[in-house]
Amino acid sequence: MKEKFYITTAIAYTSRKPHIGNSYEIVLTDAIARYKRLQGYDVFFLTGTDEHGQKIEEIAKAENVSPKQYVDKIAGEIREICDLLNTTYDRFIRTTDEQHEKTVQKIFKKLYDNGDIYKSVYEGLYCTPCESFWTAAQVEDGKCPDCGRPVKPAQEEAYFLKLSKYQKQLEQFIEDNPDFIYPESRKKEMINNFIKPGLQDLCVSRTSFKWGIPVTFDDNHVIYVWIDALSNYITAIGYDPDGSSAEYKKYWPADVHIVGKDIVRFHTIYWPIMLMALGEPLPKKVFGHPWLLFGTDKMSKSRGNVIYADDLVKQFGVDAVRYYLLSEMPYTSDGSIMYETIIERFNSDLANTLGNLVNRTIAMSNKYFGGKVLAPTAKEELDDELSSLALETVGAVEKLMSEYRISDALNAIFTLARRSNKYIDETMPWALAKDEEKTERLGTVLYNLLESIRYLAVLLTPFMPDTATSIFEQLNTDVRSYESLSAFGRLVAGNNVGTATPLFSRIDAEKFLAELIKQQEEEQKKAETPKIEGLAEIDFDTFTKVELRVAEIKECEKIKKAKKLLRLVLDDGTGTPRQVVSGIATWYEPEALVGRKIVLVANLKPAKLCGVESCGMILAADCSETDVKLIFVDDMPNGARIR
RNA sequence: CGCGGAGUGGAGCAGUUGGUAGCUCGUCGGGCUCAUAACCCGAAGGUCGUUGGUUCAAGUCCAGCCUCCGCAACCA
Repeated sequence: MKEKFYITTAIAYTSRKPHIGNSYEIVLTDAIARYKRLQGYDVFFLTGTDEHGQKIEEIAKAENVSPKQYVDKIAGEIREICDLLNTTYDRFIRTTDEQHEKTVQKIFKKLYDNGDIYKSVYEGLYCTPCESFWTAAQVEDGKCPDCGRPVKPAQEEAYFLKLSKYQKQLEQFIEDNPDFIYPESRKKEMINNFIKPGLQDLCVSRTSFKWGIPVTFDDNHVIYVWIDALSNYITAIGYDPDGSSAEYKKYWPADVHIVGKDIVRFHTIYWPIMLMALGEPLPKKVFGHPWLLFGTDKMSKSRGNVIYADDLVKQFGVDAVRYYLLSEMPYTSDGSIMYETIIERFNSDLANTLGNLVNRTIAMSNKYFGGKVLAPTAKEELDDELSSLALETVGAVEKLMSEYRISDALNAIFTLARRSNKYIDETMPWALAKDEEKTERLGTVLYNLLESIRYLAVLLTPFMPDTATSIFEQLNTDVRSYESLSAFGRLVAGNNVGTATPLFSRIDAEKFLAELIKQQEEEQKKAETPKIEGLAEIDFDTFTKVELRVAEIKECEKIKKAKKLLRLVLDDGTGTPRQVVSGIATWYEPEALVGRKIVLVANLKPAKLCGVESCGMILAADCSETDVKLIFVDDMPNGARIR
């Protein structure tokens, strides 16, 4: 019987359309899933969407649709992208699926009945206007960090999961299963930062919003994200506290959860404890992968540097995008995505090394033998180097893939392609072709090349499935299995190869980038008039309550430990120096500000920032997302009222 | 001293348990012509952030320092 392999991605949050960085995870997971299938495993590959929560409730409200309508739309987009990227998930779970919701309710009830979830009160400092709770550490001087208004101690009823009860058991598990948290560096982080200091019981319900799965036995509460989202891994395959499905029994526990590095904590602490409490086995591995950045900046919509998977696929094709995502991402640190490097890798790896190898080999077969594949009857010592590397590559890829070193595995495969190109130069088929006595040798050389290319195609199947298929078609072979890599020489002689068709056409970088810039400019023109969302109207009296005055900056320095803050001492005309803190350190050097005059909001309530008191604020304009400029009024007298 | 990560030829990265510094791209020179101005060979280029320590021997271990990046705190 085939060995099972259950692999999952994290479920994607349906707050907005995912960019290419978000899509990386599913491509990575798909590559592993496909590789395992190729090796003969009985693979189950799960992905899906996380659709509840306050944030979605708010966005939906702002867009004037129901939360369900909103998540239907986004979940659809996410699924489309998964399909566009040619990923082979076996199930796509949504946390709004009826089956999931029902099971989560049962799980919650079971944990409650077992005493692992208990009702208590969440105690904190509450800011009524903001409707938010704050911890004592967040609150300075009894004022809300958000609005500066006073907070008061308050309590909110909530359900808690007893993490503390399972602390020892979790520590033991991590110790007994050194491979559980991957990579190693994350493991240390988890143990030192979260487990060792002692686990706090986790608040697992909310009453502050409604868009969630209701607690069956307590109407006011909805189940918070932890239990709702994490359970998807078991509800999707039929876990049920009252008796699980055969599928569940077959596939659980998961062999690996692929997750972003930011949610490793939830998957290595909360999730195992939930499972312990349910009495279910724990997943074998949690793999935290790094992020994909645009250039050096984090991708974000507000910075306008978002790249979407569908655009890239249109420009480069699915397999090129898959190749780029999988090969560019280093193992531990974050990877970067830039059009320049995408084109560079496209041309040098895909078009030149691989594409050209296939093209020239098929072309020669057609040219010299009318496409017929000859049996390798005239071997020479030189050939062993090629064949042994082909065999070694299979093992190397296997080892690297078992450690999820995807980019290294791809590199190993391309090393074989490079070696094959070299083999052509070493054997010089065009020279052999001129000598009739060497026809047999020529046939052998071409056979070795075709066989080496077949190795490449089989090995590339999990990463670039369409490309692999295209190569197989050009080779005109059905020998495509993983087992067929056990010996060099399985390609059947006597057949005819197909016609040579370029796999990837080289991209003219300059032309491409010029075109891209043109497009971006056009798009910017369209969005030239950014919609300015005005605030609610106020009456004149309200405005006159704001006291604006000219003030001169007498002293200015950076505040230690605060990246963005400057401490200013102002002369506001009253004769008493006034201290103000402003978040402009990114744009102004302290020395450059001394002596300048600015507009001061003089009657703003004092507040503390990073422990430094600020009495008022100074006016500045947000010129763009990333640029802020102060308003200088250097020729005005200190203290002058501005109206 | 808030937590953590990183500093290796022009760029992006490998360097497991300490023993002559590698890979891909780029640059320059050469070769070949089957092929997608592709392919192959060769060369230049690094005192492995810095200082000190352990050692016969350190990119690799230890300590201090500098710089950068995440997170936390934080644009009043």
